Amino acid sequence: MIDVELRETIAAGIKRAQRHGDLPSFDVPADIPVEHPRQVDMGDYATPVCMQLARYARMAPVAIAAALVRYMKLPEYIAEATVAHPGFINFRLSERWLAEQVNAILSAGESLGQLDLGEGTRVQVEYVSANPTGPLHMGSARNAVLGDSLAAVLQSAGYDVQREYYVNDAGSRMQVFYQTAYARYAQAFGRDFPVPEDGYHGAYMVDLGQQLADQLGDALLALDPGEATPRVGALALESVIAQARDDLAAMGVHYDCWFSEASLYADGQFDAIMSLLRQGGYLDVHDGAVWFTATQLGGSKDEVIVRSDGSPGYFASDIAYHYNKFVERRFDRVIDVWGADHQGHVPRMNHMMEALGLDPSRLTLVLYQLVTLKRGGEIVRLSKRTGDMITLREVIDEVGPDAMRYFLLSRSADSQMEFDLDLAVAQSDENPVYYIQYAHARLSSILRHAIELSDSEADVSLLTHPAELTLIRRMIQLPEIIQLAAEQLAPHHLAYYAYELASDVHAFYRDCRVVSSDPADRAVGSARIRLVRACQAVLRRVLEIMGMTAPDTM
RNA sequence: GCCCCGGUAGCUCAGAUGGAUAGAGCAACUGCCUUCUAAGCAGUGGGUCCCGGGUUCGAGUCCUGGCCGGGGCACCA
Repeated sequence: MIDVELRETIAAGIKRAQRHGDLPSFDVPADIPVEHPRQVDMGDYATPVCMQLARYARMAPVAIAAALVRYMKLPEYIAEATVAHPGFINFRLSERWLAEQVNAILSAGESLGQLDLGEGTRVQVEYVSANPTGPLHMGSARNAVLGDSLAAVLQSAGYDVQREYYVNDAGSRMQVFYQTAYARYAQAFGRDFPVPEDGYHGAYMVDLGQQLADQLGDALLALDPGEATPRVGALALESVIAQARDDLAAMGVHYDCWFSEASLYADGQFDAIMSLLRQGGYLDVHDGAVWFTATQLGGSKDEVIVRSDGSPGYFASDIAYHYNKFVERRFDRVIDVWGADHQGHVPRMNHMMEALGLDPSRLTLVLYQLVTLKRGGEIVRLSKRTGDMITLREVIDEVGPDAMRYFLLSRSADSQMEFDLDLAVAQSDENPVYYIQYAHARLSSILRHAIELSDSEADVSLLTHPAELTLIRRMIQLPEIIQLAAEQLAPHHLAYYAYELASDVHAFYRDCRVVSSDPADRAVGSARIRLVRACQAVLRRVLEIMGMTAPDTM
C-alpha cells in the first residue's frame, strides 16, 4: 500500500542524505508517520517526521525536509514532494497515475478491496449469542450489525473468518424459560398453571404457548409437569432459535455455526477443562462450591465455577467454550462481541486464557455501549422479563434493514447511542442511507443511458477534471479504510467512507456530463463511463461489507 | 468505594501511531431542475474540543486530579 511504500521511500531518503553528509548521523526511526494532510490542496500524503527528527539532527525541521526532498527517490505515482511549514513534506499523486487506477479497479473484479493482512489466519467472530428465551431485542441489533460487519471486514482483509452464534441452552435461566413455556402451553388448553414468579411474563410467551399447543396437542397434559416440561421446552427452544435465525436473516446476518452450550457438557469438554484447571492448581473448593482462583493470576476475586448445588455456572461454560474454540477447533484468534454490561468479565476471561495455557492476546473482546431506545420522546426499557420491550424484528420492519444497519454501524462501538425510532422513521427520506444508495442508483442511471456507448476503447488519461480526480482519489482509499477498520476492529469507518464516496459521486454527477449527443464529447464520455463503472464497483463493495444493498433505481 | 466507556457546533456523531486553519449529517437561512434521477448541488451562520494541572517543538488525542452521563463490581447471564 502507498503509505507503506512512502515510509520506505522516506527512510531510504534519510539514509542517502546521511551518506552524502547532508544530514548528520542518527538512527532512522522505526515507525515513520505517514498521514493524509488536512486539506487536499496540500497534497495526498504527508509526513511530519522532520519535526521529530529535529532534535536528533539538531537542524530546523524545514531544513531536514528540504534535504530529504533532494534525496528521496520518489515512486512513479508520486508527482512531487514539497516542503511546507513548519516541517511537513507533502506528497502529491500523479494525475496520470490516478486516472490509470480506474483500469486497475475494474480489472480487480471480485478481488476489489481484498487485502492479505490476515494471511489466512483462522479467526472466529462470535456475536449476538443472546439467551434463547424470547425474541431478539434492539440491544442485540447493534451486536449483530457490529459482529457481522466486523466479520466481513476481516474477510476482506484476508482472514479466514467463521461466524458463530453461541446458543446459551444450558443455563439456569433456561429451566425457568422451559417452565414458563410449559405454563403457557397448559394455559392454552384452559389449565390454570402458573408462570413462575421469576419467569418470562411477556406476551410473546402466550403466543408461543399457543403455538406449542397447536404443534403438540394436549397429549402432554396427561403427563406429570416435571416430565412434560423438558419436552415442551425443547420445542419452545427450537422455535425461539428459528425465530432468531429469521430475524437476523431479515437484516442480512447469517452464520456459519450455531454452537450449543449444552453440547459442551455432553461432549466431555467441561470435564476436560476441569481436570486441566485442577492440574494447573487453579481450582479451590470452599463453601460447597468449586472456585476458579483468579486471584493468583492477579484477579480481584475468585470466581465460582460449580455452584454449591452441583450445577455449573455460566463461567464454567465460558471456559469450556473457549477451550473448545482454541484447542478443539484450533482458531488462531477469537473475537467475541459483547455488550458493555458484560465488561466486568473481561479480566476473568484473560485469566481463564492464562490458566488454560493460551496466549490471552488471541482472544479479543469487542465491547459496544448499550443502545437507548426512544419512542414518543420516552426511553423504552429493554427487559425481557417484564415483557415490555422493542424487538429487533419490529424495528427492521419499521426502518428497513439497510437503514438499521447503517445507523447502528455508523457510530463507534465505544459511544453509547440513542436510537430514536420516531426520528429514524420520520427522516427516512433525508437519511444518509438513501444519500449513499442514491449515488449508486445515479451511476446506474448513467450506464442505462450510455448503453449504446462503448468504453472498450476508453482512454482514461482523459480523466483530468477536478471532480473526476477527487472521485478517483476517494476510490483508491478503499484498501486503507478496510485496513483501518480491520486493525481497529472498528467498522464504523466504512460508513463514513461510504458517505464521502457518495458525496464525491454527487459532485462528479453535477460537474461532469457523461452521456452526450455531441460527437466531440465521445472520447471523454467513454472514459467517464469507465470511471462510472469502476466507481460503482467500489461503492458496491463498501455497501457489501456493511451488509447493505446497492439499488440500481430508487 | 473500585473498574470500564463516553463528554467535540442547537441536536446526533467522526476525528488513524500526538502534527498544518478541529470536520460531517440533521436543524436554521440563501440560491439552483428545458439536457445522464432535485432522495441532488452550491453557499451562509454556528466551537472555552467538560474543567484544572502536566509531558512535548506541537495535545481534541498522552499522563494526572476533579465534574457530569452510562455501564459494571452475585453460587444471574
